Amino acid sequence: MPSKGRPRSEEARRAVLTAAAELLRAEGYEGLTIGGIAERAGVGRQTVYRWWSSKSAIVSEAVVAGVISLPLPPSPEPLPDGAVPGLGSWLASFGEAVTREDTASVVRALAAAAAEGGPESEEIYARYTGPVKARIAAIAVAGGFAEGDAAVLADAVQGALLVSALTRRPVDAAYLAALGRLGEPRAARG
Amino acid sequence: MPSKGRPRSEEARRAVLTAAAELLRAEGYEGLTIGGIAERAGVGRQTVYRWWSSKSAIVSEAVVAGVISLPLPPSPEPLPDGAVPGLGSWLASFGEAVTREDTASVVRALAAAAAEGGPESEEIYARYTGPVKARIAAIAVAGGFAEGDAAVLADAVQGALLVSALTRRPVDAAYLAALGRLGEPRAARG
Amino acid sequence: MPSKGRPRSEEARRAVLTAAAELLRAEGYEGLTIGGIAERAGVGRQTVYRWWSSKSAIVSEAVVAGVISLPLPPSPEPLPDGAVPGLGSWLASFGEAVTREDTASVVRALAAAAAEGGPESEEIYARYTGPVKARIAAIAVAGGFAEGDAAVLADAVQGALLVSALTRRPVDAAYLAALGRLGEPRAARG
Amino acid sequence: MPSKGRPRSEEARRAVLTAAAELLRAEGYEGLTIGGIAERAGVGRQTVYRWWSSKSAIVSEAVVAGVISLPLPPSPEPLPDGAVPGLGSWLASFGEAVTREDTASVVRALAAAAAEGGPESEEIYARYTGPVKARIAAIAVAGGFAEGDAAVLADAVQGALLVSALTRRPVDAAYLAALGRLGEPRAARG
DNA sequence: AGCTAAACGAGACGGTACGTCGGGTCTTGGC
DNA sequence: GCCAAGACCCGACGTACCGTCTCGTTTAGCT
Repeated sequence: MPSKGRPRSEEARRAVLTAAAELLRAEGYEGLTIGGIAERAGVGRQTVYRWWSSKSAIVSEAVVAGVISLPLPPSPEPLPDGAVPGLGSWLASFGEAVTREDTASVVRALAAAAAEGGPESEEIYARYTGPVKARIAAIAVAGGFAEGDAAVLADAVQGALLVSALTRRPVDAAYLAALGRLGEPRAARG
Repeated sequence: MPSKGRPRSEEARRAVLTAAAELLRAEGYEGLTIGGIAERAGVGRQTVYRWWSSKSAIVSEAVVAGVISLPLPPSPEPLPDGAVPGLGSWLASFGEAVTREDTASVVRALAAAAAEGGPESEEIYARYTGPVKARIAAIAVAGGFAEGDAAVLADAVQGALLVSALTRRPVDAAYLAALGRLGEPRAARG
Repeated sequence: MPSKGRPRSEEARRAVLTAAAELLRAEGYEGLTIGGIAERAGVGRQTVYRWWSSKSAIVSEAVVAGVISLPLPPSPEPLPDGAVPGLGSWLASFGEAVTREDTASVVRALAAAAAEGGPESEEIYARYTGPVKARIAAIAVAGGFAEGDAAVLADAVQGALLVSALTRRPVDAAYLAALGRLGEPRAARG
Repeated sequence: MPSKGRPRSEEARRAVLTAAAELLRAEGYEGLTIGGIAERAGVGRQTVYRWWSSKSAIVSEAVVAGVISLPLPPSPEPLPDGAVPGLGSWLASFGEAVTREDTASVVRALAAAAAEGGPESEEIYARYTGPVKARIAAIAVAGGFAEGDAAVLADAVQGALLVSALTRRPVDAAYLAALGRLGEPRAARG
C-alpha cells in the first residue's frame, strides 16, 4: 500500500518533537501547550492534532526518538570479560544522568502524564519505564535475585529516583551508592 | 485583635474539602476544577480562592484533615515491649491500604500535583510524603540501617509503591513482602 | 428580583457594539469576527458569547441602539397642516440616507444575516425591516392605497433599495423620484 | 494549443454542480463548503479549486446550467400576435415559481453571496439578476413606461420578491397580482 | 506503441475562526 | 468582613474549513 495523497512530512514531525523538547526544558510540562509547540515548530496546529492525541504522546515519542535526551537503559549488558557489571556501577552512570536537573524535568513530565491515565500512561510504560525496569531487573537476577524480588527491586530503584525528581532533591554519588547497595546479596542468600 | 466582621465559615470549609474528596475520587485530579468544587460544595468560587491558593492545597488539606482517606504513617511506632516492628509488618498494613484502587487514584493525584512544581509540590511533601518517609526511615534505623542508607531505603519503598500506583499495577502480599525484605540487614553488616 | 452577582457591564456592552460598528464599516460583514470584535472592544471573547449568540445579533442590536447609523423610519408622520407628506418626499430623505455607501454596507450585512436564517433573521425583521415597511405602507394607505396593496408597495420600495445596495449601484435623485411615483394613485382609482 | 494532456472531466463537472445543488437545498448557503461539495461529488478538492474560484461561482454556474432549478426569465417574450403579455401574467408564473420554498432557499443563497461582494457579486448579477431585470424592464417598456422608470420598476418587482424570500413569507396569487399592478399605466400617463 | 503532459483522487500542509472551558479577579447585595 | 452569585478578562482547548501543496494514477493526443 504505497499510500495515496501527500505523504506525511518528516520535517514537520521532527520540528514538533524538537519544539516540544525545547519548550519542555524551558517551561516545564505545565506551560507546555499544543499551540505553543505548533507555533515554535512553525507548523499548523491541526498538524499536531492530526498525529498526536495529547501532549504526553508528543513527549513520549520525543523520548523514544531520542529528541529528548533521557538516559535510556544504557545498553543491554556490556559485560567486559564475563563478570556482571552490578547495580552500583550501572546506577553510577544512569542515576547520575537521570537526575540532572534538565532530565529531571522530563521525568516529572512523564510522571504527570502517567498520572493522567489514558493511553499515554501505557505508552510511556511500554516505551520507557518498562524497558528501564527490565534492565534493572536483569542486573538483579544476574546478581542472584529471584525473579519476583528482582522486579520489586527494580521498582524500588526506579521509584527512588522518581521520588527524588518529584521532590526536586539533588542526587549525589553517595545516594546512588546507597541505592546500589539495595541490590547486594543478603545474608540469608549468601 | 481577633476578627471584626463575619467569621470564617467552618461549614464552608468542610463542604469544600468534602466536595474535593468526592470529585477527586470520581474524576481524578485532572477533571478536578475549582469551579466544580465550589459548585458541588454550594459555595462561592471566591470563597475557595480566599482560603486556598491551589487545587493541591485543597487536596493536601483534605488529606491531613482526614477527609480524604489516605493511609498516613499508621502510627508513630506501636512497639509492643521493646522489639522493633520491622518494615515487613508495617508494610503489610500500610502498603495494602495505599494501593487499593481508590487510594491509588489519590496517590496519582498527589504525584501529578508534585510534578507541577510550585508551592503545591512543597506542601504535599511537608504534609504527607515527608512524614511517611520519616516513618519508614525510623523503622530502618531501628533495624540497623545507617541514617543515610535509611533515607534512601525510605525513598525506594515509597517510590516502589508510587510506581505501582502510576503504572496501575495491583500490589499483592508477595510484592509487599519482597519490598519489606529490602529493609533486612545485609551480609556485610551483620 | 434585584439580581445577585456582579451586574452586567454597560461599558462592555457599548464597547462591543461600537467595535462591531467600526469593524463592519472597515471590513464588511464578512471579515467581521467575534474574536476581532472582542479584541477591539477590549473585552473577553466569552463576554461577547455570554450576551450575543451571533454576529448578526450584535449588528442588529447595534442598529437598534443607534450605534450603527442606519436611517430608521424617520418619524411616524409629521404632517404640517393636514396634508399627507407623500412617498416621494419621504424617500427623498430616507432613500438618500439608506443608499450612501457607508449605510449600504450595513444594509448588505443585514441582508446576509437575514439570508442565514435562524433567530437573527426574525430579530432583524422585528427590529428594523418591519418598522420601515410599516412606515412606507402607512404613507401609501394615506395616499389612497388599499391595505394589501400598500404592503406590497412597501415591499417593492424597500426591495428596490435593497437590490441597489446588493448590486452596489449608486442611487440618485431621479431613481428615488421614479420609485416614489410607484406610490402615486392609479388611473383606476382616481 | 488546444490541449495536450488529459482533458477536463465533464463527469466531474456535473458531479460538482449536482452535489452543490443538493447540498444547497439541504443545508443552505451557509453550511455549503467546498470540502463538502467535493466529497459528495466524489471528487478531489483540488479539482474544485482548479475550475471554480468560489462557492458562488459553482452555484451560479449550476443555476445557469439548469442543475439548480431557478426560474430564469421564462422566455424572451412569447407575444402571440402583437399584444404585450403584461407584467401581471408574467409574474403569475415566474413569481409563483420563484417563491416556492425550495427556490426561495436558492434565492437567499444568491443574496448572501451578493452581499459578500467580490467577484461573486458581479457574476451573479451578470448571469442571473441582470437578465431577469432586463426581462421585467422590457415588459414595462412595452407597457408604456419610460426607460428609466422601467428599470426602477424592475428593481422594485424583483426586490419585493427578494424581500419576501429573505423574510420567509409565503407569496400568494393576490400578492403577485398587486405586484403586477405596479406596472399598470398611471393616471398621469394615459 | 511509447511519450508527454495535464487532470484526476487523495490527503497532508500552514492558517484562521470557531465556540467552550477553566483560571483567577472584581463587584454586587445580603447576612 | 465573609458569603453566594455571577460578570469580567484572559488564554488554551479541540474542530471545521480554507486554499495550497505534493503524491501516485489515469487518460488523452502526439510522436
